[in-house]
Amino acid sequence: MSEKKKNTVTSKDIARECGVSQATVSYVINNKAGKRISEEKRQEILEAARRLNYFPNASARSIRQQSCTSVGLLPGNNYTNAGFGDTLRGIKKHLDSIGYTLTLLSDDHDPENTEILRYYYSNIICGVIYIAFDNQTIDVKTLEDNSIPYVVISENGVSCRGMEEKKAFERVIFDCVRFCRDHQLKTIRYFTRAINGRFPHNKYDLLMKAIQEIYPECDFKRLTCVTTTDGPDSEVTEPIRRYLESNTFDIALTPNQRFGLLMQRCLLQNDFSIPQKIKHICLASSPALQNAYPRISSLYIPLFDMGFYAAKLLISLVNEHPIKEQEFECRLVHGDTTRFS
Amino acid sequence: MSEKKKNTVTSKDIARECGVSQATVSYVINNKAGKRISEEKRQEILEAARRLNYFPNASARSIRQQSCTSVGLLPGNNYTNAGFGDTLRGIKKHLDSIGYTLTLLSDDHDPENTEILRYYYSNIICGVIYIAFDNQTIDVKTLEDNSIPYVVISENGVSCRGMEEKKAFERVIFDCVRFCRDHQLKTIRYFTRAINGRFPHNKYDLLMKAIQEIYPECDFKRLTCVTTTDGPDSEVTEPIRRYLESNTFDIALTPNQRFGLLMQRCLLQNDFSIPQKIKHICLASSPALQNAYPRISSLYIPLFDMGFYAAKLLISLVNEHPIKEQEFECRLVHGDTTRFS
DNA sequence: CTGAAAGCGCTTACAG
DNA sequence: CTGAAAGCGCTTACAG
Repeated sequence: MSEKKKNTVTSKDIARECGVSQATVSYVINNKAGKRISEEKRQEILEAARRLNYFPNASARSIRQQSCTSVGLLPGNNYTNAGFGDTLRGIKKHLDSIGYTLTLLSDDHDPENTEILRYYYSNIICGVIYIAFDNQTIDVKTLEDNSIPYVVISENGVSCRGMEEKKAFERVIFDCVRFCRDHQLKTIRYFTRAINGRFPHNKYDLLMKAIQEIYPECDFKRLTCVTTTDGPDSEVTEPIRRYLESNTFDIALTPNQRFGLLMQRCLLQNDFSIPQKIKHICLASSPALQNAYPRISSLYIPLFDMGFYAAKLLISLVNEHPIKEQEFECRLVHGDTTRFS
Repeated sequence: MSEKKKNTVTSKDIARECGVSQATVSYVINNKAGKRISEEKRQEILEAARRLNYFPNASARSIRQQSCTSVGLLPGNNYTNAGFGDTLRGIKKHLDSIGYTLTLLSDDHDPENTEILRYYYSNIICGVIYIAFDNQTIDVKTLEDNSIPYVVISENGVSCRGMEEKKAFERVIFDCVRFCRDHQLKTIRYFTRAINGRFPHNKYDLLMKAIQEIYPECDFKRLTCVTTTDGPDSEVTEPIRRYLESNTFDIALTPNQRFGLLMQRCLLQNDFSIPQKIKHICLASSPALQNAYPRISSLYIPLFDMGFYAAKLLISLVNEHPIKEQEFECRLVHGDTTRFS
């Protein structure tokens, strides 16, 4: 199963090589203060370590220190449509700076979170970072029952247990509705999907809230495509197409990259003109939306910063030295699909 | 820095609870053969382990067994445009099945591979999986010098040290050129970029090879956009636009998602018609290309299978029980941009 | 059939 | 100023 690694050099080897004890090697390698080892020995030890490629065995250190220096990451299914890379870079940047490691967990359906429990209690990870864009629901009950530290990154910002829900996304949704109001876009259609009869996110609720507060006189409707997991595009495009045959409206709102692109397909097939007669904002963040033609108006989300802070927050929870909360701001980025002339 | 974990239950606790020795607990937990422990005791131990949430400490086990059960992953910058999620799922599927863990490494510029060396010699990882789509160059010299097992996943398939270069991508490029030939697409333009004067991939070479072999009479040219890292879209679109003003041709080829989408923008702005007068194949795999309108003809790459096999191959290298080579097939997927009527 | 003991590589309190 | 020794949690060869 798991084989021996060849030529492992240990602190004992360095100690023998330099004629000192293992303790001294440990002190030097870890730059332990207050040990006053002769500068000459110190250099000799560092030199030997470099020459022999000595790195302290992480498991041995972890076992001895009763510590755990890896963080679990649950990426959701956000690889493609949410600047996943930026988020990851933010997370890694902080973890690297404190010598922590990032362990990838599975997103496969696992309602009991058995994988997380196993990783946590085996001391492989000390906590979990969830990426939950597209207002994916995540089930943190098991984590809370087991007091496993976790943080959640979403469009709303970064939050953890006991923290007030963040609202960056809610604010930008308000901006979108305000945009509609200010430009007399009166009939608004939100296209979303129900998968196995359930709605996979709550963007609709936020929209409703924003509309009731600042644009109650508009004509707003949600249109639902009934989809199956990994179903074909036509599950989405057919209902939209049929709706467009006998209806028109001022602006379409879509919840994610896939919907945004497919909606554009239907709109353009129906009536190709720029500026589009029917406007469109995709309530998601993704480079593809900005690269498409016409450029699809969508959102900017500060993913790198959110990743960085999420890592920091999680470690602070693990160490029980809480850091202060941080707010993030999303932004409506106008492409071609909200242009008027 | 790293805090104690509370309430850690160890095999000693289980042993005390059940009135047996640690050895017996270990035998039962690991289902050690040939130990003939009374069924009653075995059940009692398993029950206690479950009740107390006992999981063997992974570090202790690793140190004792001189083993390392995590694999490093270098994702390249393939989060957005290459079905990264599928590849990852394939990798995880195999690793999960053998109890290995996946550790995420950084893609930040690190020419000496110091991070990999440190992770490897600290016994955090036993090998490395590279994801190198878009024919990204990777530098494996340090790994080879240090005999660190690694495998590389690219459009061509999965390969490792000493393995003949795979050619799945080369074959599909031939298919593309054959398509051009069979449909009398005579003037072919390949649009790519040079970043800081260097070409980031070798798709051009493969194209040249295919053209020389099966379609030498065509009129083929590479057009280069000079770009900077993270430069604006106009670095790409402006040269293309200018070229389109005074030139026409039969088919455009583009190397990746971003180029594919930006090329479409230029083509459509120039002359919106379906079928397009100028055809287009994007030599990449990405859901966004298939969701865009018009659907962009592009490639299918069996990413899940490739990830799965890559994990299997890497572990086989680590354990020095090589498994046999496996070929993969890519496929040209026709969207709207290669339609004729 | 089961347990006492050694030992993996490391760090650290303690002795000198 | 430096080293011998204990001990982290586990597995396994060996003794009974």
